[in-house]
Amino acid sequence: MNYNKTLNLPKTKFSMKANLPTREPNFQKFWEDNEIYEKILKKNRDGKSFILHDGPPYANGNIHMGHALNRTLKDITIRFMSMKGYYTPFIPGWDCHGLPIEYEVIKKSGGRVTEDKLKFRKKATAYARKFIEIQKKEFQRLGLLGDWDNPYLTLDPEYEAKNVEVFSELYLIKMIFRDLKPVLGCPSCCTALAEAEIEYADTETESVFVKFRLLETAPGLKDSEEYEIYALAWTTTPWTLPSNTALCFHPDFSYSYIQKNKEVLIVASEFIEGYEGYREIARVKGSEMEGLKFTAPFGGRESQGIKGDFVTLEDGTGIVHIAPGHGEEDYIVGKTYSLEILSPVDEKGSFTSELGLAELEGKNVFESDPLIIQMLRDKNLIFAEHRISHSYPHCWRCKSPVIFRSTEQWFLGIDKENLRENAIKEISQVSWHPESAENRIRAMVENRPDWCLSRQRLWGVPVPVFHCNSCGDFIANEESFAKIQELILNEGSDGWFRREALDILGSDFKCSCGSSDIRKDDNIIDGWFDSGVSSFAVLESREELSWPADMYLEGTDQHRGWFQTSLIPAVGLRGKAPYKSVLTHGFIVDSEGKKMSKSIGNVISPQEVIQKYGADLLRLWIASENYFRDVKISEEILSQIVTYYRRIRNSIRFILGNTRDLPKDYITPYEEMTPLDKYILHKFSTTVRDIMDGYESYLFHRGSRALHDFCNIWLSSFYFNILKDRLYVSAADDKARRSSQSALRLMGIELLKLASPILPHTSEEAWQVLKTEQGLELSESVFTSDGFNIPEEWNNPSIEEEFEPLIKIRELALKKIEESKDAGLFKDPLESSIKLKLSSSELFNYLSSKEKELKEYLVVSGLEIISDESASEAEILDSGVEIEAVMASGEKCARCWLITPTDELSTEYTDICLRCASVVKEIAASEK
RNA sequence: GGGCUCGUAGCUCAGCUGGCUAGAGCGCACGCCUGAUAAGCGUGAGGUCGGAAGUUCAAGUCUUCCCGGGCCCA
Repeated sequence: MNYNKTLNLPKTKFSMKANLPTREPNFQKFWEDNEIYEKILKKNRDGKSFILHDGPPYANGNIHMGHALNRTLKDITIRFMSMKGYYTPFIPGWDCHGLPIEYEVIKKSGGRVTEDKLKFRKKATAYARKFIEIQKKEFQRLGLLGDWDNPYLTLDPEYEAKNVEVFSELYLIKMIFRDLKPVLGCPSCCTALAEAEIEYADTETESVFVKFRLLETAPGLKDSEEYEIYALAWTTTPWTLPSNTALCFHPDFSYSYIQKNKEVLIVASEFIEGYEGYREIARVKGSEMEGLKFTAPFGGRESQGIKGDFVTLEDGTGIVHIAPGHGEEDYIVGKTYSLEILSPVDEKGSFTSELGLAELEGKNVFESDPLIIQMLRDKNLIFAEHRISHSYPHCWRCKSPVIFRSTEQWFLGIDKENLRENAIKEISQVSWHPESAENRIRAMVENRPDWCLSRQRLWGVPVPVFHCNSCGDFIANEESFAKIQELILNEGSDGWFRREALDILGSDFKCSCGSSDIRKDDNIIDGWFDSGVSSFAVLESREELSWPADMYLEGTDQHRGWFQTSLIPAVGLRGKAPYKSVLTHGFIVDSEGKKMSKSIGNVISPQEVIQKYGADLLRLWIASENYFRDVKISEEILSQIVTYYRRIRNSIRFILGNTRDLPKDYITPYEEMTPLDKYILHKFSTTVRDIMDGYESYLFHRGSRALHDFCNIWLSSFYFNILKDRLYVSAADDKARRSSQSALRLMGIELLKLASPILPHTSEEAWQVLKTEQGLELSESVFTSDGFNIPEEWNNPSIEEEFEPLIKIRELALKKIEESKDAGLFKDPLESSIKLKLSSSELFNYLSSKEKELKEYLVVSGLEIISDESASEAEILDSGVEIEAVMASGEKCARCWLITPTDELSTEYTDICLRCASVVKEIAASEK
């Protein structure tokens, strides 16, 4: 006879197959339609707040795995905090201005920028907005919580006005100023270029070894006054020689004096072999050269000896000619020595009158190279010359060689008003995760140069300063700033480009010199400043938020970027860091640890993972990785996550399927529960602690691991396995069965809440099934529940102690069963009978008192416990234990499948045991 | 080249202040079950802890160097 119908088999519509890719959008729609985000905030309105301020991604392109990682980590964090009762508004943002978009727009219009500025900016706006929409959809598909209808955009007029406000405040306290700085420019396009617009190409140029006469006594050289001493420097850009102000030596290299007749040359000792006819007469360290005076080749100036680590021995002489107006490195080293910045070159690349050399004035710099060399020959300052081919920067658009030219730029002075010092102090107040992040950013802030804020570009917020064409003064005061802010608030930053200066200032405006010949500054503000002011534009401006943020959470690259660019203005204006804590994560790499790149072909996009596996799977992957280091992804890793997911899902499914018939208001009181249920609740409570610890220390991989391992080890292979007999075979309202069902339901509800930050869709799905299938009176969504609720009594060390020997016996028995099965004593472990021989009477007494439970926990048909002093095979609690597993004797009960001694078989129903018979009889009676 | 950082079984991770034959889960192999079934259970085999040297009675854990990644600079 088939007794299937008399069993309580699990049943639920929470399917084994998740089908996440197609079903997740339904839950996302559920959250959106029912305003779950708003309801979560409402629920926690009176709780402590936790403000995670979103670092705005750049509105360009589709989201990649790095975005998915970052946003998912943020989402897990705020979902967990909200579950704990924190008020967690989250405002997503986008960074909309800047070169990459400008670049794309220029490319699309065929590389031309001659068109109307406003028209151009309109295209840039449209471009940014298009990608904001695309990325928004992609982010939402990840299941991210937040105010997606009201994100912050750096191109919003309010935001732009705030940008100008912050600039003006920093200006008024004199942190922002104007100074010279070399900038790459294209002489043929007459425009400044950013690093991204440079292409390197080989060109042939004249390279020369130039002699710089030493004007004083040579250190370390006897009778130095008897010689004409020259330092020898090598350059491939002779046109920069007129702007020379220094010669740079490496402090640790040794330099030789090499002599031929009256002439002595200084070159790095490494190179002296190459100078035929010269012999070395002395040698000194490069550091000795610091402060020496040489004659600059042009303009009757002096050139100073300085030291720098960037000098190499790759080519040249080991002595570098320094023109601070014509090179980034030259500029930086020049700054530290306060060298004069000469730049007698206009934007067309022609020498200006500042040069003081009539024969070169008005001539293009590259065309001047031969002339300059000739002039040096005439002065007998050329030691050698030859044409060489080398890599040189070129304009990406017109392909012509570019030049470094020093120009007036706007700076934020990192050393003004103790800014650097204060920033470093603030860094130590912030809580950094991981801790090493603090070192990193401190070292960077300690060494960073002034922040160059101006860009010679169109797509951004204008530098809000006017210039008087008559007296040359700046017009930048509270009044002018206020007018600009008002303009931008009304018209956006387009207004600045649309209107003339007096249109903004008022037609009767006059400079203090009396002139009304006034123009606008034609720079825009660095895009990093845009996002740097977000703490003011968002945290201080939105009602639901507050300043400073509780947390910034970004990739490790932001130590150089946003963490600094937002720190500096905040410390400057508010004297405090804009964040209380900062969490950084690593980058996505492939299985080899290599970064993803299209050319290697190891890119995995979030879109394809979602399409194939679903967002919850992507999230589980992220939650299983230690993201403080770089995060690996590969098909192998994902397939592992698939099995993790299935295990968790099936555990939930088992719980839902087996609690379905538990009356919705019925819960066995803890003290009446069976020991097994108390034990699993105890295990669960320690797991909960591990999971919570994981979340709270932002080590999500520990939390997700604890969750998975609990489902796997303690639920699936231990508890569920033992429970099947109870749940399926016992009468529906059997006390032990109800006890277990109660434990399952209580744990299930908490499990869903615990898993929800990582697996929002799956948790919501199960939550809804509990409501519809079991009629439980739960909150509308798992996310609007009352938070975690783990009764203190579940933590029960004495039950743990009670179970310790039982668990140990179980482990040993399982091994023995396997051996006996392999030996052919039986096929199915369920058919086995265990014989325990114990040498200690204490253990014998204890286990004997637990015989019935122990048999249940072993999931076998028989158990015999014997006291035997000679038992010694294994040790448990200082007691020898011997275990035997044999085929049980009796008949197999057709209902519970246990082998039953013949005297325990039912006489009424011939094929089942007495226990089953009484259940079957009861069912038959109730059906009548 | 510089600053910071990472490198424990095929994979994901534990290994606290140095101390028993380096752990777990997954995967894999073999077996069981077919009443969680494109599920479930059991057993087992996998590691010279990136490499080398050093400190120590003792090092995956400390020091130095090297190799290989990553981020940011130059």
